[in-house]
Amino acid sequence: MVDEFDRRILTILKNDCDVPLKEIGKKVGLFSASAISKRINKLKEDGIIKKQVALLDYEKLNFDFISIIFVKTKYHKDYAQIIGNKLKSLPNVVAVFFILGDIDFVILTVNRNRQDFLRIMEKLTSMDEIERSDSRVVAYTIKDIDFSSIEL
Amino acid sequence: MVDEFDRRILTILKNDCDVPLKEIGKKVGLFSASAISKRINKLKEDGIIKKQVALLDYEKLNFDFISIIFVKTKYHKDYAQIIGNKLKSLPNVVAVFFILGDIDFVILTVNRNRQDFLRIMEKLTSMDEIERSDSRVVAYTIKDIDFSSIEL
DNA sequence: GATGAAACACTCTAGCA
DNA sequence: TGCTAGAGTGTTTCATC
Repeated sequence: MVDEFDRRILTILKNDCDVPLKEIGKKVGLFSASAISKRINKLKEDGIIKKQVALLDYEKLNFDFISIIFVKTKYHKDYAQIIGNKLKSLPNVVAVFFILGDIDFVILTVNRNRQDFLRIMEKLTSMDEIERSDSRVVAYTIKDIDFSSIEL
Repeated sequence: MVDEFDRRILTILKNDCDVPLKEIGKKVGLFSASAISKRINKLKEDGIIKKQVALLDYEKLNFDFISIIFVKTKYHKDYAQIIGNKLKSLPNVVAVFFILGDIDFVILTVNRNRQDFLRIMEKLTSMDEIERSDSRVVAYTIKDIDFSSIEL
């Protein structure tokens, strides 16, 4: 379904989706732009390419309150989806993972300031499915979201 | 430096960077494509737009071993940058955050399988600056990396 | 600093071999 | 898949507001 050419195309696009089709062709060894075009559109249809987005420097935009929240819930695994859906619709939430262990959810949030952050915490603490939440301020973003090192 | 128009442009681009300039113009209320073009290029120069990338569905590409690693180091804060640099160059690492509290670093990794994951853990355990690491398998990705809910 | 127009090169894509 | 033709897109320049 996804062959070696597709993988090479994806490797380029996940780092930079503004590369001309012609140039992609050269790099992957498929020299017609139309062939690349058709493959990319197929990958979008199949949902393998989910989106093409601009990654922003949120610190430069004065989002200085990045935090990671660890959530422990009252109920067991079956509630993962239900509680998960509530968590992911909280404001300023970038990612939510359900993990196994003493912590149930890990949430990444990007906030402009403490007030924004407290807005999340207020909603979080009002959810009675939640037993306990630990929120940690990110002191340094050592590596921002970046999939370039992933080898397909 | 970044005005309301820029913020509106960024709001569009962080969700979809493939929107024609003309259409962006209509949406933000700046009706010439050339004005939008100049602003976007300025935002790139300033590093506010870091990259334009394709977001992929890694689960569909059989990356079934997503994990979050909590790292506690032996040394104090000053080592954050040094150890951080080592951590971010580990294979298959998507993000690294230095946080305050009992855990020092949170690492997000995306792996195809257990072997790939163990490759990271091997390198991690061989670093003597690290006191302890807890790795958690992601059971469900409730919300994958997505900045669309962030209000600029 | 924005607009609209014009000109140009570049880019994408549909149809067909 | 490759080729080609036509439509669409981004960028620059200009006069004007």
